[in-house]
Amino acid sequence: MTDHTAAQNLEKTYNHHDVEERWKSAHWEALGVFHAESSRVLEKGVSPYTVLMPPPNVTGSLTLGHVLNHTLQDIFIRYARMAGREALWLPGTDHAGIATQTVVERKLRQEGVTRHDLGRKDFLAKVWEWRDEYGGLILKQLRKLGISCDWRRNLFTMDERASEAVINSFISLYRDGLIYRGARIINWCPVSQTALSDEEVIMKSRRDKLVYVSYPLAKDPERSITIATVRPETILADVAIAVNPNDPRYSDLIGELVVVPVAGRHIPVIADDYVDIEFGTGALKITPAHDPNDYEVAKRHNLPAFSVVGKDGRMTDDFGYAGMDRFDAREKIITDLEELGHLVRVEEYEHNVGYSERADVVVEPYLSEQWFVKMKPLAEPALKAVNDGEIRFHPEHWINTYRHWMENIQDWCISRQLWWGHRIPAWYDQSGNVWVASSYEEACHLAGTDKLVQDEDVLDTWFSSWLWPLTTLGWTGLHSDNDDLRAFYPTDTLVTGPDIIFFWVARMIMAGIHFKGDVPFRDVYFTSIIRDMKGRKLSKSLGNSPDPLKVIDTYGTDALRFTIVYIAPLGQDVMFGEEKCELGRNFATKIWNASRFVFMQRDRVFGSSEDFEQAFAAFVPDRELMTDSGLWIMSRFHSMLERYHHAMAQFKVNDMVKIVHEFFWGDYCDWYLEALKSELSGEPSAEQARHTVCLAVHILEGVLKTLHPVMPFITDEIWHAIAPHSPEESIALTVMPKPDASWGAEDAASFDLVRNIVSEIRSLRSAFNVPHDLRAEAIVKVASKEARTALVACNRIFPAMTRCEVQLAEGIERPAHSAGSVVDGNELFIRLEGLISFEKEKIRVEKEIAKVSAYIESLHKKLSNQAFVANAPADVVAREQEKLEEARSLVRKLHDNLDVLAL
RNA sequence: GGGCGAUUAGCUCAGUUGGUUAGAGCGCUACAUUGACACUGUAGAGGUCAGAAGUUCGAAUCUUCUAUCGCCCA
Repeated sequence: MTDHTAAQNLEKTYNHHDVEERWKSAHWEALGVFHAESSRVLEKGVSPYTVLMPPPNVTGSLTLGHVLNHTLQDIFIRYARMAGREALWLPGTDHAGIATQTVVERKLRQEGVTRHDLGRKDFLAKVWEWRDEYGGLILKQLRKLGISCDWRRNLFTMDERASEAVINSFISLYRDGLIYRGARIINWCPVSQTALSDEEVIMKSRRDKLVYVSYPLAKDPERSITIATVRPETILADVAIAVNPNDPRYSDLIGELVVVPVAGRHIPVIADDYVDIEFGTGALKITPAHDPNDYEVAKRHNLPAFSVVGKDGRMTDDFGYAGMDRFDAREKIITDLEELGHLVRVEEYEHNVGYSERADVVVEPYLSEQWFVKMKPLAEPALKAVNDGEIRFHPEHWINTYRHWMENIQDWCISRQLWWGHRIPAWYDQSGNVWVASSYEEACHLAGTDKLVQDEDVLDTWFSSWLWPLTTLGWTGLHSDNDDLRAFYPTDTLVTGPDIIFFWVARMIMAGIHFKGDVPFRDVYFTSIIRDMKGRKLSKSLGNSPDPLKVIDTYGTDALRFTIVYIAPLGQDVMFGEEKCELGRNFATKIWNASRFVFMQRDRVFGSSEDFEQAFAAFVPDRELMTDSGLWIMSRFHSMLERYHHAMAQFKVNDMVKIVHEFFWGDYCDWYLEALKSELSGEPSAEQARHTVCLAVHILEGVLKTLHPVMPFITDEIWHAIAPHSPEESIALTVMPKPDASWGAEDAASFDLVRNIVSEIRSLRSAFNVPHDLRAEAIVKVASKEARTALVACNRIFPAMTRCEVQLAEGIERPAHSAGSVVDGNELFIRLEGLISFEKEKIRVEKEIAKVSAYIESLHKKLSNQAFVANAPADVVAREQEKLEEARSLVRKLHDNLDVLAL
C-alpha cells in the first residue's frame, strides 16, 4: 500500500483493483465523508441537498439498471457536496411482500414445511431470519459501486419507525374517509394467492381461441342466440346475455330467457349500452364474478354474481369441472359444447391478457372484499403540483403519462392476502363491525368489547413505499416533527425508472402533499432502460444481463460508472455490452498515464515534495509567466467548466461526462501536454518552469474534481498523489472549480494558430507519404504581426510535433518542390524535394480549389439574394460576408500557388 | 383505438431558441513502437439527416401527411 503521508508518483500501470480497494466505501464511510447533519442546515444555514434512494427490493441483487440509477444519484450527490451543499443521500430497502414471502416459502418447501404448518408467528420469525441473513446482499453490492449514501440512516420498510408511519397513515386516511373496505372485482394472482393492484398487472399479448356458443331460447329451443367468448369455462357462471338496445338483430329477443349450455340454467337477455355491436356477434355473455365490466352491467340490472373459479385457479362449479385447472376446464368445455351441439365455431384470436407481475401467470378477476384507497381526492393536488411546475420531470415528456394516469385514476387496492408485511390495523367484532385502531387495546376501547379479531391481511408494499420521503427522515405520523424533516424535506432529486411512475412517483407526490402539506421532491430524473446490443430488454430468462460485479472485476468500477453514464443520454434507451466498458477503462488509463507524466515533470522541476507543496499552495495563474499553450489551456478549461456546470444544471449528465472526456483527452493530453514537453525541454527560467508545472497540475486537479462525481476512486487516488494529504482527507470534500469568464477566446487565439499549422503540416506529410523519420523544412508566409509573434513564441513545438523545422518568411513565392496550403490566411509550404510529385500536387490543389469555389458559389448566391440580405439579421449577413471574403482570399492564394507550380 | 418516443456515417448516438462546408465514440484504412500512455499517437475514408408536401430569405431543426420500429394506456 502506498504511503499517503508523502506524495509520490503513481505506479507505472493503473490497477483498478488496488485503487478501488484502497478508497472503497468502507474507507470513506469510516471517515464520515458521506454524513449529512441537520444542524449544519438549521444552525449554520448551509443549503441542503437531498436524494432519496429508490429502495431496492430486499430479495434483489445488483443489475445494470441499479448501476446506472445509483451512479446517477451518486453523481448528483457528490456534485452537490462539492458545490458546498449539505448533501444527504438516504438509503434503504423495501420488504417486497410477495417476492420475499415466495422466496422463504420456497425454502421451507425444500424442508417439507408449508407456512400453514408453521403458523403466522413462526413463519414471520423465519422471514426475519432470512432477511437478516440474505437481505443485505443488494446493499453490500451497491457499496462496491462506491456510492456515497449516509449509511447511518439506512432504513427498511418493516423497521419499527417505518411501520409506525404506515399504521398511522392508514388510520388517518381511514378516519378521513379515504380508505374503505368493499366487495370488488380485483386482480387475483392464483399462484401467490393474493389480490394485486392494477399496476401490478402486466398486459401481454396472447393467442387464444374465440369460441362462438349458441344459447337456445327457453321457450323455443329451435331458436338461439350466439355469443363469442375467450373464456368459455366461465359460461357456468353466466347470469345474462346482453345486447345493445340499438341492435336491430336482437331487439325482439330482449326480455326472453335463454338456457345456459352445460349448466342448464335459465338467464335473461338484457339490453345495455355497454355492448359493442361490432364485436363478435354483438351478443355478450354476462359473468359478473369473472369480469369487472360484467360486474358493473350486472349491478345495473340487479343480477346476482357467483363464481366458478377458486383462489387457486381451479374450478369450483357443480357441473363436473370442479377441481380442474381453469385452462384445462376451458379445453374440456369446448369439447363438451361441441358434443352438446352448442359450439358454433372457434377462431384464433390474439388479445391482451393481464399477467401477475411477480408470478407471471394470468390473473383471475376475482370478486372479494378488499381494502381500497380513494384516489381522486389525493390525485387532484398531486396533479396540480406537477402541472404548476412545483415538481419538474426530466425528460419533461413524462408529464403526459403522469397526467393521463392522474386524470383517469382508479381506487387503489391495498390489501394483500399475505403474512409478510404491515398487518392491516383493523379489527372485527362479533357483529362484523370494523374498528380501525393503532392497537388491539385501542380497538377494544373503541368497540367496547375485547372479543375482536384482527383482519388477516397485510398492506401492499407500495403502501409503505409511498411514505418513503417521510419515513426516511423520521416521520412516523401526522404530527411528526424533527430536525431532519425540517432540514431536508422536501428532498431535491429523485432518480428512478419510468416504469414505476404510477407505482411510486405519483403516489409519493400524493402522500407528501397529503401528509406533510408539501411535495416530496423538486426534480424527478427518469433513467434510461438498458438493453443488450441487439436492443432487447435485459432479462434473466434471456440470459442477456451481464453481472455488474463481473464487469467491475474486469474493467473497474470507475470504468463501468463512466461508461454507463457516457452511453445513457437523458430519456433514451441504451444498448449495453460489456465490451463498451473499454471506453471507460481506456479513459481511466489515460488519466492515470497523463497524471504520471505531469508528476514526473513536477518531480524533475521541484527539489522536494515540500518545495512543490508550498509553491502549489501559493499558485495563482499568472499571464506574464504563461506560454501561449498555457493561456490556451486556461481558456479551454474555463470554457469546459462553463459547459460542465450548465449540463449539470440541466440534468444532462451524459453531456457533462462527454465534456470532460473531450477536454481532457482532446485538449489537455493531445495538445497541452505535448506542447509542455517541448516547452520544458527548452531552457525556461526556473520561475517559468515552476509556474508551468504548477499550471499543469492546477488543470489536472480541476479535471480530477470535475470527474470525481463520476469516477470517485481513481480521482481520489491521483488527488492524493498531487501533494501530501492525510488519508482522512478526500477529493470528495474539496470545492468544485467554477468557470472564470476572464479567460476567453482571445487567450486561445495564438495557440489555436499554432495548432492549425501543426495539423496542416501533418496532413501534408501524410498526403505525400513523407517518411516518418525524414525531417522536412516548412515555411510559413505569415499574414500578420500577431501570427509572426505566435509562431516565433512556439518555434520549439513544431519540430517535436511535426518533425519539421518551421521558418517564417515574408514576400516570398512558393519554393520549388514543395507542397502548399493556406492556414488561417497564412501560406504554408513544405519543401519535399524528391518526394513531391508535380502531378499529384497539382491534382491536390485543384481539388481544394474546386471545393472552395463551390463553397464561394453558394455563399455568393446567398448574399446576392435580396430577400436574404433584407430579412436575415445583420450579424448573420455580416458573418456570411466575412466567410465569403475569407474563402475568396483562400482560393486566390491557392491559385497563385498553382500558377507557380505550373512554371 | 388514444398517447408518447424514435428514424442523422457500417454500428451506437450528439446536434440548445431555424443561420456549420452536419459532429463524436466504436469499427474500418494507412503510417508510427526506448522518453506518460498500443487500454497509444498521427493522418484518412465514410452521410441527398426515413419519405413526401408545406412555412421561410434560409429546414437535420418548425407544420402536416406517409412509412417503419419501440413503449404506455384502453
